[in-house]
Amino acid sequence: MAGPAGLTPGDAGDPAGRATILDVAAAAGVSRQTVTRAMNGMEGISAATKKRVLAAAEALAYRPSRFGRGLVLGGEQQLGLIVDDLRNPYSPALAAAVVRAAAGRGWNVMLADIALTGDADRMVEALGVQTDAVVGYFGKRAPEWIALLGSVPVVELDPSGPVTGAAVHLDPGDAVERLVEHLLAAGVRHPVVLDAAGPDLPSRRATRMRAAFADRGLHVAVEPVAEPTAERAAAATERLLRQDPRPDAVLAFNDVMALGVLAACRRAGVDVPGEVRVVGVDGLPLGALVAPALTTLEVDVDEVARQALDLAVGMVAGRTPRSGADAERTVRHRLLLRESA
Amino acid sequence: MAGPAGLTPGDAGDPAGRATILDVAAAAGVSRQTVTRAMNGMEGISAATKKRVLAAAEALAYRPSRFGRGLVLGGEQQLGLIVDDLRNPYSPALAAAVVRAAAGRGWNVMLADIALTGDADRMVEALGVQTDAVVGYFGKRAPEWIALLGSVPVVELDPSGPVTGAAVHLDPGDAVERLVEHLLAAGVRHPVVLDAAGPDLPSRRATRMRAAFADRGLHVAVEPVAEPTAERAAAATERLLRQDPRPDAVLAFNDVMALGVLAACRRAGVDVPGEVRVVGVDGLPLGALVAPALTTLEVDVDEVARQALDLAVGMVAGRTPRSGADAERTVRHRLLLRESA
DNA sequence: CTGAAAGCGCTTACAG
DNA sequence: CTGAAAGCGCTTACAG
Repeated sequence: MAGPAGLTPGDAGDPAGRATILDVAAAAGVSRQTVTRAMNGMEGISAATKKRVLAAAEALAYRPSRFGRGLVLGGEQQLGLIVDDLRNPYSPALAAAVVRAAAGRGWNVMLADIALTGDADRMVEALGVQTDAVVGYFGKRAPEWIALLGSVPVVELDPSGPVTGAAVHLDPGDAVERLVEHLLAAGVRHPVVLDAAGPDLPSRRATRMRAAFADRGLHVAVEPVAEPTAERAAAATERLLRQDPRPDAVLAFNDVMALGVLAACRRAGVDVPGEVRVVGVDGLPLGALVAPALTTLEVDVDEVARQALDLAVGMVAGRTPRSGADAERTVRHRLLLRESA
Repeated sequence: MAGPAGLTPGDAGDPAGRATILDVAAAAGVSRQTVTRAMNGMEGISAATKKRVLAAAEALAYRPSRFGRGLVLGGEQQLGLIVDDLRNPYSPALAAAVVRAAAGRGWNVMLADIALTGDADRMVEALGVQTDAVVGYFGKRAPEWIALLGSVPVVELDPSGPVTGAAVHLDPGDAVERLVEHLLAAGVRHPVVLDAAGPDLPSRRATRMRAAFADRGLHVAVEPVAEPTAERAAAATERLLRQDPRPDAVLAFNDVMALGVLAACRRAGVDVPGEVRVVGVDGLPLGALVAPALTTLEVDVDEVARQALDLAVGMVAGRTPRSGADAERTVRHRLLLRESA
């Protein structure tokens, strides 16, 4: 009873690997085509045979290989999405937008989180093997990972370094200018940027904010925070509030950090926006829920998703070049003035 | 120049489909093995040949088929994860936990959102084809979708109906009892449960809460909310606050709804917990950030992920039965008393 | 350094 | 109603 056809029914945990269509055929005493018919509910098979085949399949814990089947059937288009940290609500907001945009084009989405995965390299490589295109935040290691992805078309989201291939840029330009003018008109004199510490500090976002103030003759301190979380931002804010002169505006790297700033101000009994004005970036729905409601530079995630998918689909079809001006899009931030500034 | 080998280099958008290894081999004037060597950076190929092959591949926009490759190489294990709405922070919190648990076992995770996807049926089916096991929230349509998934092992999370296969249950039992005792001791007389309207109303969660109060001789009104969002919960709360007698405790279906309740109370000038006590379910980190900090029934998402993966891996390996007592696990809620109640 | 042969697991015509 | 043959696109030995 050796060889692949010698598998005993019920021997599902067989160390030699899982059962194939041939194993089931042998166990049921039929040909492989008959197994296909039974498994896929096709016509041209007697009820008795079908039952016997299904029983054999069950006993062997048989599952058709998605590779064997995909090779014949073609399979759906598959998009890989890389986000940096799912626990920051921005990531799921973006993921939701991408899933929606992808579904509209008949694509499936496979999600990967580089912050949560232990072995990011392996994960990126695995994603490349299983998908037809990859979209996402690669951060500093973009060149490395894009190389790892090999021949898979890649769309970088808000790339921080030089662009390797296709990209969707986030442009805070106009929104930052208008924000700074708003803050100056409100009498802000000692603004601080709470930056997310990364490989390149200050971040492009912080640099952009600083430049906008500098253009109007105001110096801005940039305070790096070890992690872009609410907790870290709150701790940093506690320190800032003890400084002399005390900052009268805190611009956070993102909304989640800004929420931490708000919490710290509340605990310290500091009025927002009366004594300190607080601003975030991302435009999370959550920001409208807190008190005071958060002023922020909103990102149109639906538009980002749409542009990214458009590029990805174009590259897969061979329409869009994989790099160069035609492979780059820009989505502008929008200033959302609410209560906190 | 007809036939698969007759593809002109640069003809990437060929309507007949994408280029195969044979197309590249023909274009470069080599055998298919040589193409494999060039594409995968293997040894035993001259620099000149390699360059020529790579150029041909690029011109044809060639990408190795993941099915062909997977059939030979075996491919990684792939887990499908179904969540109900990524925009509720609970979903990404769970997803993050699952990705983490999966990575530890060398599995990849493919995420699908049944609320965001237009054609949920098609999506569930596609997920089944591409994965080795599926874990997730199926809600009311569980039997239907599990049938659609065919032979893929399925682990239901917090199933609302009768369990079809394997499942991880969430048990609020002890935590609810302790919560209700706490509320009664604090003098609560008119509690309301803000329930998420679903196919089955009241939800099991709401029923559990109501029973705990009933056991202690107190009637609880159950108020259904059309969508389990903060906005809807806030609107419902505005109405509740105008009732006579005014509720002195609001138990929300989840934390996000509880945040909406807090926001509505704040806007109405109603003190929490002084005048109204507010409770959520899920234990989102976010709840610690707002003022007052949210009291909640916490779900240990890491434990849920661990148990679900354990079941999934066991079923794929044929160790764990696909249904029955050995295929069910339970994770208990934990009462997290903070400021809001 | 390069190529001819075999085979991964499945489905789709085609014959009986 | 059932089975023998061919082929999907790739990689892994094996020969030269």
